[in-house]
Amino acid sequence: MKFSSALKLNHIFQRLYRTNGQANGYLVLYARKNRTNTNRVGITVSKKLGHAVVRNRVRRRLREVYRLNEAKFQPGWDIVVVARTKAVSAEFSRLQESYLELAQKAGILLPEKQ
RNA sequence: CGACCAGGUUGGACAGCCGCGGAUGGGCACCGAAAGGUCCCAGAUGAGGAAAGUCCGGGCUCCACAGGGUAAGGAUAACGGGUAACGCCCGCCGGGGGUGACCCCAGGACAAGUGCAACAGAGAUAUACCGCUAACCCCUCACAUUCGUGAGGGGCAGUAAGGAUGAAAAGGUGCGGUAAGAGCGCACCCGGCCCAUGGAAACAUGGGUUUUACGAUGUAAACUCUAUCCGGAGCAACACCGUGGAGGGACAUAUAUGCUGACCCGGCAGUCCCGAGGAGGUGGCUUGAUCCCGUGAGCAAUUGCGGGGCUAGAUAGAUGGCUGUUAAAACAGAACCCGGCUUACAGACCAGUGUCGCAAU
RNA sequence: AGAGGAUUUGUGUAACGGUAGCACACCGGACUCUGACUCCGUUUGCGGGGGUUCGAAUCCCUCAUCCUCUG
Repeated sequence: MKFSSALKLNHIFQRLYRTNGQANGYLVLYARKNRTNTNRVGITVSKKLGHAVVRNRVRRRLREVYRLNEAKFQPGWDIVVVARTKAVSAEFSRLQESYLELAQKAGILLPEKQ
């Protein structure tokens, strides 16, 4: 990961939750500019989704989606992704699709090269 | 062959690409006086039998008491052993269940005291409703008509055998006994108590139970009593470092400067030192009542001795994604560490001088 | 990580170890031309499993779910 790190501070999470997120059936995505030229990505998987093994799998898959598609993102954003219940049983490709769709809506992707 | 019973081991594999934590080693690129830090490269190795629930027991750390006792509160409960300890484990006894292998049991004391036992039933821990009954007293009737005899009713008494009940009715069965009855007496049985034998003990077996009265329902997962044990909190414990800001002290104190203010008065602003400490960081953090093999002791749990191994230490929390082959593939993710218990769980494998049934020999 | 509490009908809540009530809702009936209000009546329940007891919503153990608190 070239220009990204994990978002760990609770107060930044709180700040992002107050912004308007993008959502679909699987995920909710919050994004906000920070002042650096790196991205900080946080993942929220609540206890409602299941026990620890299920939550870990969802979290690892979401991290993997970002890792594989990092090149498509603009730098300089704080991003928080919240998993919803349907994300537990979703296929990896569906997860990736909806992640990118939300990122597109939030306008944090690089313009596609023609 | 079928149906079971009890125990143990294991808990997907292989290949390719991309990726994560990381002991350690290297590059000496950058910062620094140094210690060290940042970056890059390589990289041993990297979740469980339950890591879970947090139900018990310890270690460790801090606080309290630093001696002993009592009370309160809590826990445990046949007996013997194991263990660091336990509410755990092993063995054994007693009780219950099963044709059996075998399984289950909080399994001390209601004969210290107190409470409770609905409904039903005469009566629930003591009673007398119905009943049964000799003597005595009274009344009525019949016979006789001198005493009286018989029947019925009532009173005064005796009794608890029988009686719709109930989980439970003052040991059970039989014989005697009596007006009727009753452990009132006898025989046998059950339980209690005493003695003997066996056993380490719980306990088992056998015998006795004379005299005034050995026979006292159940319930303590009701209060209670007896015996034994327990100080409290938890790694977010605790120790160390700690920018800024704030506190205290010392120095400086000028008609100066800046800010506040229209202006004056007034207030604030400097440097150094000090001990607490929020954010954050570092340690605690993994070699331990450890695991494996052999051998001795023991019925076993367990343990003595010898040899060998090191097998996660993260800190929003590392094991993932995709593809292929095989496969029906479960429950499930360490967070200070151990010993247990409980709960969840697909499949595979191992062994049983195991049990029952059927068939054959 | 640790601590405390709760679970009773569709909802909210009671009940010394012995018939599980109450209010609202639902349904049926009465009243009304119809509906509402009112009145009468019915239905529906102790989170799951095991134990103690003659008998358990209640006592004990265990599991599940939910809520709250400490940091």
